[in-house]
Amino acid sequence: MAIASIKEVAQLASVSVGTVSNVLNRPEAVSPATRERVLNAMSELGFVRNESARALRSGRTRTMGLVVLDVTNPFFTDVAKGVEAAADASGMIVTLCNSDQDGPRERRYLDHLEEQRVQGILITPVEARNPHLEQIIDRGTPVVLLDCRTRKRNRCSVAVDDVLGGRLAAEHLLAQGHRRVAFAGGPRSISQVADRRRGAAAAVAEAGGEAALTFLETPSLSFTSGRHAGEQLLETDPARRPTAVFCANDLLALGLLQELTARGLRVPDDVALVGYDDIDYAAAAAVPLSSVRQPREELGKVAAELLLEEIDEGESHRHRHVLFEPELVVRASSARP
Amino acid sequence: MAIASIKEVAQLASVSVGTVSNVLNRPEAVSPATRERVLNAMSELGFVRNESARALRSGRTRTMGLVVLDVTNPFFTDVAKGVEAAADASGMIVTLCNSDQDGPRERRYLDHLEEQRVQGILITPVEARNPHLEQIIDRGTPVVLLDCRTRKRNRCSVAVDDVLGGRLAAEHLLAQGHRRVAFAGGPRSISQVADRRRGAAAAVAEAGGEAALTFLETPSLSFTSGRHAGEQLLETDPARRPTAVFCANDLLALGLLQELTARGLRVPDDVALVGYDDIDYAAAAAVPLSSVRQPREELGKVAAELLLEEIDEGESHRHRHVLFEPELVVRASSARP
DNA sequence: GGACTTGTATGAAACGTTTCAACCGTCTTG
DNA sequence: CAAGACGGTTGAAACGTTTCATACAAGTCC
Repeated sequence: MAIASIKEVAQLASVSVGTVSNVLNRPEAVSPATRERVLNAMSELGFVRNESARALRSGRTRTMGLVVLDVTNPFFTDVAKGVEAAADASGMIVTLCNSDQDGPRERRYLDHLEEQRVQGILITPVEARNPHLEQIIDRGTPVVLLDCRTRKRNRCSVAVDDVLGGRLAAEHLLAQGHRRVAFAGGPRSISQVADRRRGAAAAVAEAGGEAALTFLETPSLSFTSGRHAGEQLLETDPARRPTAVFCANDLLALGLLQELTARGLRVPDDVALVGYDDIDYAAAAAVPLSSVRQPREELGKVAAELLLEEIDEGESHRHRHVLFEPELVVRASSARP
Repeated sequence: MAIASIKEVAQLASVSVGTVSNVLNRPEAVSPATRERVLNAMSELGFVRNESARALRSGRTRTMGLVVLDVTNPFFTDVAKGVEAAADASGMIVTLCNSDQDGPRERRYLDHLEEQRVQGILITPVEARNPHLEQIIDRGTPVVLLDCRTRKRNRCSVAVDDVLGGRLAAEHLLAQGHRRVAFAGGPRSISQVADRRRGAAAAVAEAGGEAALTFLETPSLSFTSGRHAGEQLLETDPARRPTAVFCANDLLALGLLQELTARGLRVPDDVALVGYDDIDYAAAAAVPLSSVRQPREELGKVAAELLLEEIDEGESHRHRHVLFEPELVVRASSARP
């Protein structure tokens, strides 16, 4: 029942184990005749190389770990696709782990990855400060931070410029003639939310005049929160009500959209809307949603390339921080009234 | 730089390597005093167990592989969550692989998993007939088929009853008084599409009388296909036009919904709609969408449990095929006109 | 024909664990 | 007090590879 080992293959092909190993790793160094003999023996026995033994002896694996906050979130799955593409191109395999925003869970996965002796780790950490991750880096495993704005000395990072994203959205709404603009999102503690708001605020401030940005704080970035934000909006005096809302997230924007239309307000005529993330359903909404798109696959690809670079260069590697620019996609929800 | 080994820990704690190993694996078998001494040595040296060596010597890993068709698809990520929950509960780690519907890619991942000597594999195969997978089973790695209706002798499988799902949707529409019902979906070659249609057809046939099911064939299950199906529907003579449409998929239903409302038809008053999959956005649509929900997490959980069972029982294991029942979620889109 | 090279193949020593028979005190029991 | 049981520890042999120094044979060159 047990899978045949290199030894049995060697015996069947009447060569030494060293030769079998050579067929596996440096086929050009063995004569065509014996090579074929060995290959035949392998397929006859159904030989499958034992990666554990290989990793143990050679001291290196062909694996990198990717730890994301939520596999259910299209943002991360797209990032994962980019990572896989880059890893694939250099013969690496990606172990995808889902921390589910849970600290202990993240820790378990990190332990596992380190025990596996992965070549490197890509991670969007649950907490920015993570002593455990620090230890892993100290022990010599390269780590690249994904979508995390804290620029540390001892690791590379890639992220998208959320401040710029906020600015783009707000500038667009201002250009459409809106003066009373709202930013919806929360909680404030999420750095993405804070940054997007900050960018929007800066744009509004620069516009000068009577332009103003109000803040509709929400408890989360969910669809339901969007509906509540809609109710809140409807309660305000129509004369002072914002004519445009920039939402920290598409889900929020979709909830808001539904609440507004259900209550008889028209989008974009009464209220213009811009979301963030450009999820698939943004274009498919009742009123197609304008949104800020992040280069998700590209983000993953570059992160993986940075990691591969570090793995290659070892000690001599100089850490880098790459910041991507988001892009505004204009659709019906923010057309000029 | 290299991570400390058990040997160095043993030296620092002045015990034998055997004792260190015992601390790791059977802590109750070593006296509290030495145990503490070893533990201290470990943390002082930053010891991290080498999983390769462990796996090599002990002959077993603590890993199972999960190969899905598309990590971007919420169906599979929910299934993955269920798998992880079950694996977690018995101390297993899941390696998540994305075949992306690509045969060669799937094969690479399977090779990798087998080389890693995973304890078992959960897979939704790209092709039903897969000789490579067959070989893996023959060599002794347990495999459980996920969401795949072909019941083979040499492996367990779990799936959801699509015929029943189709029947539930159609029976609901018939109960609302509809007689001219349409099924939208395609291509026919997808077994899920064929099964759902079959179930709906059976229900309509049983209803008898003038009840009839027409077929709106679509080239794919996308949002855009839904819009085209809407156009098609609008072109038919209003007197003979179906008053209800059951879509093979929510995305399709959402496209259809948007096209119909854009052209002035009201849902559910003029046309009732039922989708399939109950994706997050179904409830969030302009008109909340009735849909057939599959027990996705449960599917993954049971699949993993079946696999764990087989790993446990070994030769004596009897393969089983579990079929789940889907559930209809009624919302506004199919309310009685 | 001796001294190199070149191309292949070999054998044994690692890699870091787990496992297990053996050992040594100390305690219990009849 | 002898015999056995028990709790704790040890040492060495595996596990299946890779790696490397070595060996051998066949050319090549002066």
